[in-house]
Amino acid sequence: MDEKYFPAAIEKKWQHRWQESRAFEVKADDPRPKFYCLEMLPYPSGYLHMGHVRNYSIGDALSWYKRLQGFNVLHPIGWDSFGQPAEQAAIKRGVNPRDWTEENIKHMSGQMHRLGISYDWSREIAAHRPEYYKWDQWFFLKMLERGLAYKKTSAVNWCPKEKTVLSNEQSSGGICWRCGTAVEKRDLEQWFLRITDYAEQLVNDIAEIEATWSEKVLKRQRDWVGRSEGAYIDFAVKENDRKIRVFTTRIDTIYGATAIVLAAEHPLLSDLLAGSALQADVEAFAQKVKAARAAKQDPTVVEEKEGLNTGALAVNPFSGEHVPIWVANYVLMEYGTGAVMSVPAHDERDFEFAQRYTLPIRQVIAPISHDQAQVEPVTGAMDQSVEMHQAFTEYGVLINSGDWGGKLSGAAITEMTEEAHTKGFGEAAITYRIRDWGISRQRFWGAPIPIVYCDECGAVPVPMDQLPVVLPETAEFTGTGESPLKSVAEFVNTTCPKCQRPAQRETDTMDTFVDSSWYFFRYCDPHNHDAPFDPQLAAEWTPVDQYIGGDSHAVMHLIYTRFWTKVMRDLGLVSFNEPVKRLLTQGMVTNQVEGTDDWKAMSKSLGNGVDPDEMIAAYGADAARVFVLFAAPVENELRWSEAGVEGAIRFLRRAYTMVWRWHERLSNPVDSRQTFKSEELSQGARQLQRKTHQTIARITRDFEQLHLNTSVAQLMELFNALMDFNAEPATASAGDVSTVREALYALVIMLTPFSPHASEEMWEGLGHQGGLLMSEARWPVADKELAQQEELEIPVQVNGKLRSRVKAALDVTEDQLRTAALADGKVQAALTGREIVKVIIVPQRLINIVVR
RNA sequence: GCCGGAGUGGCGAAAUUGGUAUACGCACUAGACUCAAAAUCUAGCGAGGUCACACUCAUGUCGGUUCGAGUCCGACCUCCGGCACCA
Repeated sequence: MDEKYFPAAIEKKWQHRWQESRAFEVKADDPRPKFYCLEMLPYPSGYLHMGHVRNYSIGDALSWYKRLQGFNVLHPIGWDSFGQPAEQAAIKRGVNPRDWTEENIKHMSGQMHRLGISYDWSREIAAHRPEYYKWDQWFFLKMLERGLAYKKTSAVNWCPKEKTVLSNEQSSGGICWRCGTAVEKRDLEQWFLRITDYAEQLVNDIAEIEATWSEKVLKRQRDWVGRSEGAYIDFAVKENDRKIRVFTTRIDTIYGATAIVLAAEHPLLSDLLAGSALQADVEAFAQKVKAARAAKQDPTVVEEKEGLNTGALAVNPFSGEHVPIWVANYVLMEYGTGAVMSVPAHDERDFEFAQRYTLPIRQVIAPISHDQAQVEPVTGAMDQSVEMHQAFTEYGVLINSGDWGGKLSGAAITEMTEEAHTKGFGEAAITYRIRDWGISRQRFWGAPIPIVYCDECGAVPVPMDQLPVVLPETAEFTGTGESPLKSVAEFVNTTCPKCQRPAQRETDTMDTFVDSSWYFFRYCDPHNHDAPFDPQLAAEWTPVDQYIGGDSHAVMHLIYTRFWTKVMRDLGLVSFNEPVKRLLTQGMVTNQVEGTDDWKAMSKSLGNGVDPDEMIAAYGADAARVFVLFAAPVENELRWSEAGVEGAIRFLRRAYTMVWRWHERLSNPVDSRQTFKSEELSQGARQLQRKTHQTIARITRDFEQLHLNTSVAQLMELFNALMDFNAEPATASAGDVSTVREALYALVIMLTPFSPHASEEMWEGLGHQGGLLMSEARWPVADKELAQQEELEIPVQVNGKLRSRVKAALDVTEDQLRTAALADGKVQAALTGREIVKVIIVPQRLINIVVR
């Protein structure tokens, strides 16, 4: 140990030692309890940014905490290394995506080492290496076998800038998740995964993680799955044997249906119109709607409702009434059945549509008055259209609804659905907003989809024993929107696995979210050649105990990985429903944009980025990490402050100096290991001892909740208490030395999750050999009695206002307290001329004297 | 528009979940050291008030419950996120 704190030297020294001793490599066959701490794997863009630093600092703090508590901690890292930027680099600068990616990985793992993150590097994985993506292909074939993967032509989301397809999740809000460009619709043949088969489970299993995932994330997942309970109802088409099935959540409003409205793409449309004079008009209209939708620029704009009467009529199965069939732009083919019953009186959209085309608006639900739960008086001839200024969309009581009149909405919904079922014109139904996951990408830099197209046999899966289908070394990167693989003849041309005749390979590659859907299972068994992972090994480590990442993946990655886990469960690979026990979505790291008052996420274009390497060079990794964890609660936005980092290094330096002052005395074997009863200690020592144990208790509690900022604050307080104690190493009594030892040990060990290098150095300075993990360093345990105050200071209030404080022994009785409080001078002053109504005593806490 | 989350010093924040509001840090001010500055150390630091106390006011606003409210309830205001005609 040197006299001065030189982070650069200390950090290098310990990073080297950790690497040499393989300090963070773990095995599953270890008697200690296991803990799996996982951070979202990064895309190897080339450089770590502060968001990464924050992410890994949080995960590393928790890993060290658990490790020091005696857990066998799996803390792995890998690379989400397929994807767009590598291909862009190839298109723009002609570099090979593989070389570019490997370079970036090399640089970024260097940065991670310089940050001193305690990863088990023996388990490192990278998605772009064949030994990894072989298993993406294996999973795809398994899903194909089970009917969970299929191919279809459909209108897919197309990003015109990136020139590729996007999944629904990736084009949420109508904009590309990567570049923010408005997406278009294109008809393409694509491979899909049947995530909709798991829609129900994706909602129901939320119950298992409700307590440990943030409400923010769960809400977005629920919304994304979009479960909706209602009923299908068949409306017969008049003078035609066809039926139109609609989905509704409000069957209780069916007597108010004044039209049936179809989506422009509805398959029945051409049938309905066959031979009709309107056929050409309606088809032109449908084309116009589709074109408008495809070309839509601003996805947030809701277009004005437009429609056209087809001239055909449908029969309301409840009332027998004939209603016109319309086509309109506001009905979506993708949701429900692509047809709705239009109830203008009780649906805002139908109301707007009816107003525009002067369709009748018929009220069939009346509000319930709140005090009496009774129907408000309905006057006049309600079976006629009445004047309404807006739709009444709440539940109420049925009116103008034949025999159903007078029923409450809730009961009517149940009973009318039953009736529809009994009579055979409908049934209860649940629909979902979530769509199947389109995974085909017109890209080179991804896992090839293992399919061969044969003129004779059609789409043939590549046999398992021929995996992996390996990407060629390179291709021609033109950026045209077609997969570059199409131009690689050696790749495309193959033979049919079934009939051995010449055939062509699928040239689309998989969405990179496939790679990240199961990667953390691979960490459990990263070198397995025969399977994605050994289920036994996975069972040892998974589910993940704590997952940490940004909330930008609240829908995409986290819903895919939940789906993938359920599929793996059905394949017999795992035995649970949910892959992640606890999820933390960390806040953004922001910095002030120069010349403004705005704090925005760090970015190159805004010029407010901070380079982690520069911070490490200037202050050391430890100080940077302490600042990042101290400055804000983990889930809050973190505002970057160089002054804050300086504060962090100041604290580390002071702690280091304190250890330096004591290290000789504490390494001295003469008075090492002596223990004292607290009554043998000086008053100052007793105070320090109390602070030590209070701090241990509070930090331990805080760590369980990941309240890392307050943990650092507690450590600073403990340090301040050591300063206040102010004993001289040369002259201190054995009791004082023993107390200081306990406090310093606690300080150094509890500082480890935040500044591991400095802690290692200080721990060694205190006379321990072999590093924290090899010596007897253990997370300290608080002694409740030692943490207990000897004397209480009880605040005294008069009418809820603080007037004084009285000292009292721990075992003081209520009577004694009351007497002491009433005898207090300040209290008496506040009581003069008043009458005491009562005295409230909260044991150990407070006295409140109520006066009049 | 609908749905979530949040409003506490100059700033980041804390408050044992209804019981001493502002811990810890940043910034700032003064002092020590220095020829001087930086660094370091010491002290101060919500507002008003006072020589100093006392005292009064203060957790977005207004009201309520309670002996007691940053915390619970109601209404409103502001900011930040998410969703986009989902029948």
